[in-house]
Amino acid sequence: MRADARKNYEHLLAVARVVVTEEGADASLRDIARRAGVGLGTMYRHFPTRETLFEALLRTGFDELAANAEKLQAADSPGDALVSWLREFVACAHNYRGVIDSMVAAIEDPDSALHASCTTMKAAGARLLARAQAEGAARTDIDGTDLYALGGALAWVGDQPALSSRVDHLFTLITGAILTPRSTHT
Amino acid sequence: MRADARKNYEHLLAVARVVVTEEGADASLRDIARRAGVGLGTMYRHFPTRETLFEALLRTGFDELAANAEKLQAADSPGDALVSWLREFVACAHNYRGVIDSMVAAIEDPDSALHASCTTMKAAGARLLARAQAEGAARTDIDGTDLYALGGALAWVGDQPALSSRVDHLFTLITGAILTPRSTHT
DNA sequence: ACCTGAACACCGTTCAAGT
DNA sequence: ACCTGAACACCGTTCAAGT
Repeated sequence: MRADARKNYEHLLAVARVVVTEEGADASLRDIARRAGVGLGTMYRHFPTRETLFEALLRTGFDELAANAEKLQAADSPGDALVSWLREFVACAHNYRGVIDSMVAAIEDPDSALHASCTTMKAAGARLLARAQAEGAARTDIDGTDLYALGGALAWVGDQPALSSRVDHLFTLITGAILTPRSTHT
Repeated sequence: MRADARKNYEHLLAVARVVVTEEGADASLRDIARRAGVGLGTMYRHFPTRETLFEALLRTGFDELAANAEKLQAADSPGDALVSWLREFVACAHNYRGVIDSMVAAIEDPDSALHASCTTMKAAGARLLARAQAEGAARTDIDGTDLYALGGALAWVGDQPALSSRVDHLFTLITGAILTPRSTHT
């Protein structure tokens, strides 16, 4: 990439970080280009798709999440490890209001720029879940897709101004339901 | 209301039902007016706001839900009554993809056309929850807002094509977590 | 009373023309 | 190679003009 192009790319990304934080996932791409002082075509050249932009914005969080999953795979308590990963997943998605929808849709859309990242993340969560299940720490009637759905649902709750104050509380409720082995039911 | 106006209103509503079912909550109002063969101003006269349209679309479901809540208030098992109401709530919201966001935002926005309906619904759910709690059938560390949030989260899951197949399963998981009294924890 | 559609200010996306 | 901005087809919202 040419030096000027790289500079444009970085600047667009920095501006997008601000605008998407403010306006959420349906922020105006035109507005981002404008505020970056760059032609509209440049925006589309670097980020041909809205998902491409999200992927770049979420890149850091995704990588951290993957690295952390690796570490947690060897943690003492597989139950705690699972909960800790899910918390980070929710926080990562909640970073930009509304992106969770794209992160979910990407799972079934191989053409999405988010497909690879999200599939990897889902697999990492599934591995942590499987280990917890193998050690009897998590209920065995759910799989990686259910886990991803629950994390997504919590991120969605966090995105709603009227509900966001409850997200920690409901996180505890839901992880409690995941961790409680079925053998302790009444 | 004049006869011709009433006719336009009914027709717009019928067309909107089709279009919003197809396209979801962010369907084009212009397109609805066009497909109804009506001027754009007529659309705005009858439904000055997107929420006004949603309110009319959801009216029937809301009324049924309210009537059902009344009946369930006297049901034998307050736990089953709560679960049954929540299931109907989720189904009602899931009727039109994406409306759940407006139904949630309306709770804190007195100016929304959905405010009255949604506040009433939330209160009905809260009453059923309170009865279940009083009889020891539901955990006591959640309130009506938490219940509304959980129902909303499930409706959101149902709205995502990649996740909708899990909504029944996750409904069971979540209602299980609501109903399990804390006294049975390990 | 009610309806119409032009007008305005936006948007996403593409692409010929420039450097 | 890369950038620009006009052009196109949309959108929500308002409002003067019609019946």
